[in-house]
Amino acid sequence: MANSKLYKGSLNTIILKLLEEQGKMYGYEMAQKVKELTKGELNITEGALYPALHKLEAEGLLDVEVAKVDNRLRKYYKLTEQGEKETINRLAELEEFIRSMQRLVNPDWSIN
Amino acid sequence: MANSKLYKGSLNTIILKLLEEQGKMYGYEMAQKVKELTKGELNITEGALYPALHKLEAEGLLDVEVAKVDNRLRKYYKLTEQGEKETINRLAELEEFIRSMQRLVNPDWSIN
DNA sequence: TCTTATGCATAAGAAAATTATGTATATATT
DNA sequence: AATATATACATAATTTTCTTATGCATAAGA
Repeated sequence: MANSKLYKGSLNTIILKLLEEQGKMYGYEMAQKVKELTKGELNITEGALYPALHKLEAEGLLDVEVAKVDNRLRKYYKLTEQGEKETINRLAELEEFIRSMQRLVNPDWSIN
Repeated sequence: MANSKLYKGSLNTIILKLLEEQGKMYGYEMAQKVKELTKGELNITEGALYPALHKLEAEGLLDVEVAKVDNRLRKYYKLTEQGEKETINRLAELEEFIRSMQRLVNPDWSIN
């Protein structure tokens, strides 16, 4: 994972974004989804993912619902009302951040 | 600074990129330049900047040259040969990272 | 049967920032 | 003249956020 250092700080926003578009997901599923969407570029480790989910839950941004599928545990997360509002803010910040990075790194790219 | 958490990990690459295009710069100047280029979005703190410069120097990616201007100290940094090579690699990684983030956050943006 | 995949969790350690200081000179403001 | 702000560096203490390592448990595939 060449980019491992770079995505520091964006994990929470990634989680929120996934839940915004998917409705509800469980942790393992999120990691798979990110790997798929980024063609293996971003690999969310479990040691980062689960604590992040717990923290977002503690902050009141996520709700949990435990399910049992094939005799295995799954914890489905979804956005709370507050979580939906926060997601909008954090996505805006992340997009602005991405634009800033583009301006720094490749000014002639695109003017988004 | 709304994005403060997000740029973690990219500071080193930003420094290298600045030196690649500007030739030589001193620390304070870099911080000003980044603020200007990002329209105040990214604020590099001195507590992050100076240790990062020292580390890049220790790694052999930067050379220093001390100057005195208006009776004030300045430390001009420039890329070493090794630094130039590393810069190319790290910029490629950062650009790939930005694309990944775009795919995650805003799939319909641009296909760079 | 043994490995891989699924699915969660947490502790120890490392990396990379922020925040808070500190030093010193120059310029602008009151 | 005094004070605040800008310039220019530096570092220590702390915090945030990861990685790595470990652990438990079930299902599926080789």
